[in-house]
Amino acid sequence: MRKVDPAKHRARRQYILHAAAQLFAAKGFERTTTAEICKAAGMSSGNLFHYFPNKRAIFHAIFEEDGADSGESKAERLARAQASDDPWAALLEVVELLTADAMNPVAPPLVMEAVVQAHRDPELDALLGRDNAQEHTAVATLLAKAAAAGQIDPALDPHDAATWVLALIASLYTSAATDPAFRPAAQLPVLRLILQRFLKAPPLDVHPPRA
Amino acid sequence: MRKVDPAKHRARRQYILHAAAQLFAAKGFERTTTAEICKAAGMSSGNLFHYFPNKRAIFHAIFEEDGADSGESKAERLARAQASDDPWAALLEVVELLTADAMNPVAPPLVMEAVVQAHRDPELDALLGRDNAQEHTAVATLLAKAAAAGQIDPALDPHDAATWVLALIASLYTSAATDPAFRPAAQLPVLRLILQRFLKAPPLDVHPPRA
DNA sequence: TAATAAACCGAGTACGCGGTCTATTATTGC
DNA sequence: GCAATAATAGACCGCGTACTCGGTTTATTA
Repeated sequence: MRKVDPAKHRARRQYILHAAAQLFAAKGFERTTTAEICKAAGMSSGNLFHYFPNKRAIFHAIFEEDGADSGESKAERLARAQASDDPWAALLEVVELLTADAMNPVAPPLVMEAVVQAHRDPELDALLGRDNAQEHTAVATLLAKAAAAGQIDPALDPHDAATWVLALIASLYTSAATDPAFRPAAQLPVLRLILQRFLKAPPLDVHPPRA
Repeated sequence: MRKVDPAKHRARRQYILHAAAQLFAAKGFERTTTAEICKAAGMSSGNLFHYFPNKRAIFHAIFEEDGADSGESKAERLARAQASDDPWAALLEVVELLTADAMNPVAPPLVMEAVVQAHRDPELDALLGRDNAQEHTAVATLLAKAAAAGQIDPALDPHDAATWVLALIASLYTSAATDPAFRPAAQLPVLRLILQRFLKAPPLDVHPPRA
């Protein structure tokens, strides 16, 4: 008899996913052929489909891993942040957590492709939707707590504000994917500035002096 | 002899583009077949390719029209805004101009698809890049003028700030395309609020009172 | 009204693609 | 070392697709 070594199996899958992710990021899902994935992974088509049932499953698998290895998972970190007693500081940590991937050059185009694909792929849509809902509730509860603690403008609707906080974070990815001159790392301080001014704005007169 | 009537020809092209745009928005470029476009436009494939050399040209043509009819073109309105002597008001008008399309349900997914396609389509990339550069310079010059007029925070770099203003506007499209609960029209005031607080922030202490 | 070309049709085609099948080799347990 | 099975290979296939081509109809104009 021979038994499958799960570690070896997973490692091989990861290797394929790594190769496929580059291609999907560069060329998109439909225009990346399974033959190209085979070549990039250095294997035959027979072997590729030994590890994944079909092309779409390869794409899904890229987004299924939550960083289960390498310490805390994203979900865990989000949950822990929500329990913090300094909501504003926790919010900044969440922002850092969610913006970290933007520095990886393949992530922005890959994320955009996923969003577009999710339109006609209910399974992927559910997958991304779950992630997004998690992030949204985390940010929204933090905003509510921060408002209660007097750390941010209490007039803001936590739900809407959370939507825009996440939208701003998403802009980091879309801008990076769209504009080659856009350097996410360099723009992070601007993002934080916008968030601070948006959320912490005191209830002052909004009209500055005219010239 | 028979001569081609340019008006008829253009109208027929527009009709095809309208039908194709719906499909491209709903299913994306690659997953929309020319046969589907034919059916939606009520014509044969032979006739479809009488009006467009290939499928990609159809997609391009959707974004090539600047609203040349129906009054002022977008480029003209942008240019006129830049010359305004009330930069802040002009900026708000530009925001309105650039956000108007977001209310059209097909525009957000279509724009996203175009951005993704532009990655591997240099021609489309150049087309969208031109548009974006126009918008960017318009916003950047307005920001510079507004700063000089004391209407906004003069410490902001006009280039970076313009990038983020456009990113926020783009968020309206991406959010609308991603989140079915997101209603662009309802979120426009929030967008304006963020812009106002971001740009007009007075040089005050950023830390509100702690609880 | 005849000539001419645009507008239109739809069967046909070539080809690239995702996925399968059979065969061979490596690796494990007994 | 002998099953038994995982891992790998690569030729193969059927389908869907963008696009073509020969032909017919419709409109314009001289």
